[in-house]
Amino acid sequence: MAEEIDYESGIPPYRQLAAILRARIEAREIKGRFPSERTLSQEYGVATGTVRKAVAILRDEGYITTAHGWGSQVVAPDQRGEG
Amino acid sequence: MAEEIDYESGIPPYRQLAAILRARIEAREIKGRFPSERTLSQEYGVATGTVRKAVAILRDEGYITTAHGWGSQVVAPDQRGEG
DNA sequence: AGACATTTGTACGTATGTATG
DNA sequence: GCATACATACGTACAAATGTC
Repeated sequence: MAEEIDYESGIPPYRQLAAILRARIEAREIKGRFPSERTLSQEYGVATGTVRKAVAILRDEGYITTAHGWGSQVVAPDQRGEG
Repeated sequence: MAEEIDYESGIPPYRQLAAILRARIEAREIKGRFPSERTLSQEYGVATGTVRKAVAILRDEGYITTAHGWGSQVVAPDQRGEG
């Protein structure tokens, strides 16, 4: 059961989504290839713009790398500092 | 003469396109290999993203199957419930 | 084995309209 | 008015799979 966005919390959905995905990466629940923007949009019921913002945060934090025309790849824990 | 997208109707173009294509399939006007996204995009004057959404609906409904690098195939009527 | 065209998959950037806070 | 988010749409670029030559 995946966590969901809480619209009552006051925290912007894109930040919540980033936090959820970050947790899933650190829990090794997501590894290797990262879900596509479309998939995440449908799974969490948010717009693509929101997903892109969340993904941008994780990319900025070094959790994933993104390649145009391919998608995103989860960076191995030992490649980013042994989370 | 193919139906066209009505931008005044209030119904999203991708849903209209899905409905048009669904009708063409059920009328046996389209069978075998399904037109490519590019073809449909040009034929109906919509963007590829719009076509992809419409095609995704038909795939979800079981009207067609899609293969990467090949295209889509119309599912035979007797394979989906004798429409 | 290699080159090429076709087609889908994914992402990027941008834009419009609506709704909410 | 402004910021945020949703929903939709446009066009473009690159990646990957398939089929053909």
